[in-house]
Amino acid sequence: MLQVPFIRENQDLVIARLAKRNIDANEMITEVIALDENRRALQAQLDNTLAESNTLSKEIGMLYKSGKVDIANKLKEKTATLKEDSKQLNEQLNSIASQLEDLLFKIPNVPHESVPAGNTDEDNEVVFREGHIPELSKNALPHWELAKKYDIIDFELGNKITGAGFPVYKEKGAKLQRALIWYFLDKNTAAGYQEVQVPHLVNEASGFGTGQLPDKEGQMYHVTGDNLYLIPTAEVPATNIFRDELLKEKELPKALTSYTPCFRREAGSYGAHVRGLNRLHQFDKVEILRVEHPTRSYQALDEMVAHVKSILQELKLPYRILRLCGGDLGFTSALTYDFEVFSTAQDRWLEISSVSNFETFQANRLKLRFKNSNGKSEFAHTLNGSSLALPRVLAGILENCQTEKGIKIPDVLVPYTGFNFID
RNA sequence: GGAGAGGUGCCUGAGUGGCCGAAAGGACUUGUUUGCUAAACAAGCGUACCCUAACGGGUACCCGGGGUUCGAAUCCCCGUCUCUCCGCCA
Repeated sequence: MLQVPFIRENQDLVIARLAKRNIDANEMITEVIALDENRRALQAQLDNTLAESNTLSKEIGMLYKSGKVDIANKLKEKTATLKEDSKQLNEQLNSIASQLEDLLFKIPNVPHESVPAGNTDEDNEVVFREGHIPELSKNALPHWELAKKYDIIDFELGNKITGAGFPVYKEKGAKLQRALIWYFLDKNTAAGYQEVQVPHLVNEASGFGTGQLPDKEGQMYHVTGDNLYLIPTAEVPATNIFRDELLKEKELPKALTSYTPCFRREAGSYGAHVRGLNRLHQFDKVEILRVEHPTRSYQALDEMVAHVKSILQELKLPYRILRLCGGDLGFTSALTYDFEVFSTAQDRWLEISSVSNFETFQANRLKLRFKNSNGKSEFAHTLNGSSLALPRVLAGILENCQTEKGIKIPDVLVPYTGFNFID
């Protein structure tokens, strides 16, 4: 959620930047400002009315004590009018405030100046590319065939137990996945991220805090019996650790890492692009997350990007980094870098990480603040990224590391798997 | 699932209708002092919104929402969350 004072003072900039998302925000911004002015006027009126009523009440109390009941009773008549007035003002104020809020919920974050304008993923900007794309033999298989060949992931079994998009990992498939999680967590911990285990179900307030609610409940599984939501990413519970916090400046930055399963309904297409591990309803992910001082958050974003790079370098997977264009940018993000690994057998890039700076957009919803050196409270910046999403890394390893003899496990993982080959 | 208790500021915790934005202690900040660590003493110390150039002032907030009352942290109703005991269970 954008901050109203910021909108007020940077009207043109907000509109120009939102245009990068192909949004004409002119009307909305004008309305925000009008509603806000209205709100403030009503607030002032209400405050004055209440102030008067408070003064009278005190007088009445004194009069009763000194036995001057007649005068007190007369004053009471006045308070009745004030009460009626304040009730009306309050209703108006609430109505305006909720209109303003509803409108603010609909406005996405203001893109960073470096965000390219654009509509679709074709307009994303490739900013970095590294790693060797192997030349595979004619017999090379896509990962779902390999999974079957080596019997390490069983999609049909998942269909039986739950439904499409819930695979069963078996034997070396399960072990490789566990190895990856362990390796990622070690790597993140070594880089200063504190490991946390968080709930996999969250309440409404948490879903709201990170921006999934109220508008995007469709992407989450809803446990209606208890009104809880299965998390679509660790970002939700982990960021909400800081909801309603007023930190000290020196407590910043906070850096966390968390492994969780992620649940996404993503009702949508079926077919080649979502085959195998490409898109699942349940998958594992290790997340990194930071709460930063506003002056440092873009440096932090760079550090997070560098960190994810180092993981992919160690895994020796071919990957590229994209700066997302306005049209592809998530609702809550100001700047996002996507990491994609090349899926050789499918001949396409698969997103495996998304690293974003949300600036104060989430913090405003979360009421996540810190006290600055002037003693004023200020919203902190939140950032997060995947390090990494497991299934597509797995797909990348299976496809890129396939040989005649089997799948060669990246060296860095061997201490974790205990085996070199899946065969 | 059954029964009960309770949600007060960063924390502990007092407060049962006006003198309460809220005692006291701790934590924290600043200052004084003692050779350091530390202790003692003194002062300060909630959040949000509104008005003001500023000094300052106003309003709201004691889990949330409604009600009673001239006046509510305090009384009433609904919701919600937490805790304890019993049952069940990893």
